[in-house]
Amino acid sequence: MTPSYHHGDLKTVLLAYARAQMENVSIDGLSMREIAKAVGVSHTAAYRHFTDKRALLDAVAVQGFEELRQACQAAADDVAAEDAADDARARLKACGLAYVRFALASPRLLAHMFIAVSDAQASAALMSAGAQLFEVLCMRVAEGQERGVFRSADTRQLSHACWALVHGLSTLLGAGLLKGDANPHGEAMDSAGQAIDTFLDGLVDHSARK
Amino acid sequence: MTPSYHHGDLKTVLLAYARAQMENVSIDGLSMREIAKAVGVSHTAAYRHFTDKRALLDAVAVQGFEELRQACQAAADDVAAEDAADDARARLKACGLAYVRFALASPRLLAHMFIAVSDAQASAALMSAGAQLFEVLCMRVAEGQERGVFRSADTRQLSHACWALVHGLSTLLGAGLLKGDANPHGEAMDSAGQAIDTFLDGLVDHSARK
DNA sequence: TGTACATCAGTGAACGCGCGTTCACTGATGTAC
DNA sequence: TGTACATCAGTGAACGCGCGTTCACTGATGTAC
Repeated sequence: MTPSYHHGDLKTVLLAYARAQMENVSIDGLSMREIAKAVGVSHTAAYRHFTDKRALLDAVAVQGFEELRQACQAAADDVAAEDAADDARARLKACGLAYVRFALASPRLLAHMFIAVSDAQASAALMSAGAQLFEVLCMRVAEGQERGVFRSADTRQLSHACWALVHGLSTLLGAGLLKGDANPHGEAMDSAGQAIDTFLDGLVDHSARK
Repeated sequence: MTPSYHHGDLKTVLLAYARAQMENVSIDGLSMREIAKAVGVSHTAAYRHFTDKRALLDAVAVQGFEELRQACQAAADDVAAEDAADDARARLKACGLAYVRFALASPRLLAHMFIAVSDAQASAALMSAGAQLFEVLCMRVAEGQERGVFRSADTRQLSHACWALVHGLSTLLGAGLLKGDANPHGEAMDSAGQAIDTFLDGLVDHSARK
């Protein structure tokens, strides 16, 4: 792609820069003019691809949700699917850890995603991207229930609890708020793993225990 | 306090308006000029009480942390302190529910508080306010461990997990993301209660179980 | 109690700035014949 | 293959705006004697 009047890939490049800048600096202070300038294009060119600033920021959020969903899905799929009873548990845990990993890598993007999706007038695409993420978690919980590993309460209710734990861990770890104790640095994932295990101990079907 | 040249209580009023406006509208789009205007004062008067915009926003956050801490403390204290074994559990749960209640009443304030405190150059007052909130949770967990109700893992580590769950519930419920399923409206607190119970089932000392 | 004066808490004009968005435009690209 | 033309993806000047902050100021308050 030779440098030319027509950029050819501007939309992708704008999104990539917006995401990077949001992560490296801050969500506020990210302006259409700055993005365009950094990308080497006139400050109105972006309007050829996004109706307004909100559309661009929403697109970044949608992309984030999609990426996070894939990471969670892939992490769960990577856990060998033998018939061992604890398999479903391991898959759910892997899923949660992937979520936390994403948050540690991109804390501000995660924050932006949830601010965007919780806006009263969020776009359908955004809502759907968020819902699909939740579905991945939900399916893992359902799987565990089917195999009799998890208690048989309402699946979505249990999934909400899982999501909350993992999202809370992600937010707090991503914000650096769980440091300084037994967790000086780099041990964030370990800490998250322990928290998830504690929670999963509560999720198991106690009636089925020996 | 008669209306006069000297307002007498301007600092308090500025903070109150900033908090209300943040909650009702949004954190961005909250300007020093707007706050001053709404309070009926020249747009530079606020600088008599806050060195800059950041100082004002930080003060709002500190106030929020303080209020949340008191709510959690009070909720735990309200649970009768008999010697029943499950008392510590009930107190921790009450504490968590108070946190969620605060989040449902003031979701944007909560979001602002955590954005502010996780800033790399957050003020000492802010960091301390956040830390004190965590201590309230921590003490409940420690209490449960002393009484042999909770497992005896590292107290702060377990407290982190509690905080994460409750904070995640608060964020997701506050953002309205857990609606539309078995949770049409108004049942947010019930949902949070169930999630906390599930988690607490994992927190109990299984070795001590009969 | 009365007066002089320091301090405090406001005012309002002015600064410079970057922002989102519009508009008429122009150069590049692709397509129909 | 060559040409005419529609469409597409950029440009850059211009718009109006609200922002945070500064400054020299003034009116109100409190205190010492």
